[in-house]
Amino acid sequence: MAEQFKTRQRFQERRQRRIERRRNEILTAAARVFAERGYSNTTTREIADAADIAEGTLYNYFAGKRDILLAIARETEAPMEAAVLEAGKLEDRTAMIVMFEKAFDIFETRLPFMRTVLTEAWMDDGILKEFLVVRLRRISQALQAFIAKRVASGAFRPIDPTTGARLAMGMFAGLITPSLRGVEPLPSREQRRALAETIVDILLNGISVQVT
Amino acid sequence: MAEQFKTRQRFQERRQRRIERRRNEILTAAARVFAERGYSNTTTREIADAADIAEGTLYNYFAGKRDILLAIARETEAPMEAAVLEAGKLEDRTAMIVMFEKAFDIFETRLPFMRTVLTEAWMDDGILKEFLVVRLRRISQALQAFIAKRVASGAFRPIDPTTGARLAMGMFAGLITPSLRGVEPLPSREQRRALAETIVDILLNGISVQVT
Amino acid sequence: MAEQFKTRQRFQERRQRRIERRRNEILTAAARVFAERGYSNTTTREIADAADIAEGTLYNYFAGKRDILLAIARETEAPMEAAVLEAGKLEDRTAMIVMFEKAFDIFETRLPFMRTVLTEAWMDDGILKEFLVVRLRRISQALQAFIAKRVASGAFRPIDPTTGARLAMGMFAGLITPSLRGVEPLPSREQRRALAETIVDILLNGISVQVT
Amino acid sequence: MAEQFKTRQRFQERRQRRIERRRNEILTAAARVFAERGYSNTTTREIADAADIAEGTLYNYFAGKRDILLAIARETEAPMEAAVLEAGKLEDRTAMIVMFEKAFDIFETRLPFMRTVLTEAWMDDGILKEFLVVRLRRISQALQAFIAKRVASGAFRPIDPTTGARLAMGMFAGLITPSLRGVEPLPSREQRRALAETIVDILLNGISVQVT
DNA sequence: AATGAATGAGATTTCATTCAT
DNA sequence: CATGAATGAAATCTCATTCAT
Repeated sequence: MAEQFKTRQRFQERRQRRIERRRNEILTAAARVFAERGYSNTTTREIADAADIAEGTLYNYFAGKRDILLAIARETEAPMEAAVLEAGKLEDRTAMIVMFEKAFDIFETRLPFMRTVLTEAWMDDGILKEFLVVRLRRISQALQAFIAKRVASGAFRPIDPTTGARLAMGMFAGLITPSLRGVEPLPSREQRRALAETIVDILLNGISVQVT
Repeated sequence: MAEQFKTRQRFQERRQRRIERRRNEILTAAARVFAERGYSNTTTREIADAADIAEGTLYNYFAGKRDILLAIARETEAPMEAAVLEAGKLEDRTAMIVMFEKAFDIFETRLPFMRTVLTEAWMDDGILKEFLVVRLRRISQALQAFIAKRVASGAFRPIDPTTGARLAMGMFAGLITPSLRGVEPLPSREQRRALAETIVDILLNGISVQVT
Repeated sequence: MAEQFKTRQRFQERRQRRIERRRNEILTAAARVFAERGYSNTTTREIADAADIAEGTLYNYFAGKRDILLAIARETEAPMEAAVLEAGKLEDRTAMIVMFEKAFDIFETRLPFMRTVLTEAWMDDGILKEFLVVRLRRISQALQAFIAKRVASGAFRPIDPTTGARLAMGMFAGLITPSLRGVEPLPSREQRRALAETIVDILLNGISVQVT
Repeated sequence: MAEQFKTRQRFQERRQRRIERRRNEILTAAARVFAERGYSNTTTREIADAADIAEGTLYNYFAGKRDILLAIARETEAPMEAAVLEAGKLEDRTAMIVMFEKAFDIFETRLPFMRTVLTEAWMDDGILKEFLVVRLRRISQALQAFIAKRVASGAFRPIDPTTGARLAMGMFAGLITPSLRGVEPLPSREQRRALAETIVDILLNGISVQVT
C-alpha cells in the first residue's frame, strides 16, 4: 500500500514536471515569435507552430493568448527582482556598476521575454503597471536616494535626483536598445561589465577631461 | 471668360485646401488613437469615429489602414529633419544643447505622431528603416564626430565615440519617455531648455563635484 | 409672343437632343466596359470614367447601374427585330441566307451591346426572358416552320424541326463566338455574306460530296 | 508498436479521406450556386450556406473565393480530356459521333461545373486560357484535320476546315445550350447518342433529300 | 492530453447611391 | 445639370477559441 502510494506520488511528480517543462517550452517559443512580430500580429497558430504542438494544446496549458503574454511577463519578474535588490542597497559606485551589470545580464538570459514585455508595456497599460512600473520605480527610487544623499553631503552637484535617475536609466536604455531591437548582437559578459562601468563613470565624471 | 476661369480656379483651390484639411484631420485623429492603443489594436472603425467620419470616407483619402500609418510617419520627417540639421554642425556645447532642445520641441508639436512612429518602429522593420534609421544615424554620426574630434584633441577622455553617442541619445530617451508614454505631461519650454542643458552638462562633466 | 414660344420650343428640342446624345454616349461607354469586364465586375466609377463624366451625373440619366444594363439591352431590341422580321417570312434558301447575314450585321454595328446582353442573359433570368427568349423563339419558330414544311413536302429528310432549328442557330453561334468573345476581329461584309451562305449550304447539303 | 503504427496510419488515411470528401462537398455546392447566379454574384456566405458549413470553414479548405472557382475549373479538366482524346483519332464518321457523345456525357456528370467554367471563361481571360482554349483548340484541330484530309481526297466539298470545325462545334453548342442554361432538362443517354448522330449526319449530308 | 477542423465575431475594404455645392 | 465627397451596407477574409475524436 505504502509502496503503491509512493509510486503514485512519484508518477504525479513526474507528471507535474512534464507539464512544467511543456509550459516553459511554449513560453519560450511564444516569446520568440512575440519578440519578432509583436503580440497583436502573432497568431495562436504561429505560437503553436513555433512550439511544435497543435493549436488546441495551447489551451491545455494557458487560458488564452493573453494569458501566454502575462505568463511571459511573469517570467521576467524574478530576474528583474535581482537588479531591483541590487539597487536597493546602492552604497557606492561599485554597487551601481553591479546593478547595471545585472540589468544587462537579464537581457542576456531572457532577451525575447524582455523584448516582449517592454514592447507591450509601451501600449498596454496593464502590462506597464503590473510588470514594469513597480520595479522601475524601485530602481529609480534607489538611484534617487543615492543621488540625493550625495547632493546633501556635497559630493554631487545639486542636480534634481529624479532627473538624475532618469538620465542613468536612459543611458542604460541607450546601450541596450540596439540589441533589444535585434539590430545588433548582445554584448559579451566582458563587454557588459565594461558598459556598466562606462555608464557609471560618465554619469559621475562626464566625458570631459577634468582640469585640475 | 477670364473671370469665369478665375472663379473656377479659385473654386479648385478651395477644394484642394478642403481636401488637405480633411486629410490632416484624419491623420491627427488616427495618430491619437494609434498612440493610445497601437496600430494593430486600432480598427478603422475607431479611426473613423475619432475623425468623426464614416468608415468608407477614410478610403477617399487613404489607400488603406497602413497608408494612414505611413502618412503619419511621413509627417514626422520634416520636424525630425530640423534636429538632424542642427546635429550636422555640432561645433560646441551650445550647439549640442540646441539640438537636444529641438529634439524636445518635436515631441511638443507632434507627440502622438512621434509616439506612433517610435512604437511601430519597435516592431515594424519597414517603419524602422524608412523613417527612423536614417535620421538617427545622422544624429549619431554628428555626435560621434563631435566626440571623436575632442578625444583626438585631448579635451575628452578616450571614450568610444559610438558608445558616447548612444549614451547621449539614451539620456534624451530617459527624459522624454515618461511624456512619450503618456504617464507624465510634456515639459514646458523652459523645462525643455533646462533638460537639454542638463543632458549636455552631465554628459560632459558628470554629476560629481570636481575636485580641483 | 409666338416668336418667343418658337424660341423656347427650339430650345427645348435642342435640350432633348442634347440629353439624348449624352444618354447614348453613356450607353456606348458602359457597353464597352460591360463587354470587357462583365456587368458585376464593372463599377459605376469605371462607367463614369469611360463616359468622361462624374459618377453622380450617371444618375441624371439613369435610375441606377442596373437601369444602364437594361437600357443597353433595350438598344439591342431594334436591330434584333430586323433579323426576326426576316426570319418571319422564310420562304426559301435565299431568305435564310439573308436572315443569317442580318444577324451577323447586328454584331457588326453593336458588338459591345450584344456581348453584354448575351453574357448577362447567361446568368440573369430577367435579361434572358425579357430581351432574348422572345426573339430567339420567334427565329426558332420561323426556322422550325421552314423545316417542318419541307419535311412534309418530302424536300427534307424527316428531321425533328426543333433540333434542326437549334443546329442552325448553333452553327451561327459557332461562327460569331470568336468575334463576340473578342479573340478575333469581326468578319468583313463580304465574309459575313460568305459565312451566311456557308451555314445554309452546309445545313441543307452537308459537307460530303453527294454521289449522284 | 507495429500495431500502433498501423492504427495511426489508418487514422491518418481516414482523415485524409474525410478532408477530401469535405472539399468535394464544398466544390459541388459552390458549383451549384455559381452555375445559378454566376461567380461574381455569389457570396461566400451563400457558398457556405449551400455547403452547410460556416463561412470560416471555407478557408480551411480553400485559399479564397477565387481558389474555389479554380478548383471547380480543375475538376472539369479530366472529363474534358476524354473528349479531347476521342477527338485526337478522328478516323471516321463513327469516331466523330463517339466524340460528340462523350462531349454530351461530360455535361451529364458535371453540369454545374461545366456551366460555371464556360460562363466565367466568357469574361475571365485567365479561366478561358487556362481551362478552355487548350482543349477546344485540340478538338478544333482534330476536326480540321478530319475535314482537310477528306477535302484533299475529294470526299468532301472544298470547305474551309476552320469554318467547318466551328460549324460542327457550334451545332453541338446549339443542342447543349438549353440544358446548360437550365431551361431544359439534360437529354437521356439514348437522346444524347441520337443527338450526336444527328450532328454528324447533318454536318456531312445536310437536311435536304439528296436527289439521285 | 493532444489534435486540428469548425466556428462566428470582427476586421478591412469596396462600391452603388445620395446630396450639398 | 454637373460634380465628387460622404455614406454605410455588404463582401471577403482572419483568427482566437471550442470541442469531438
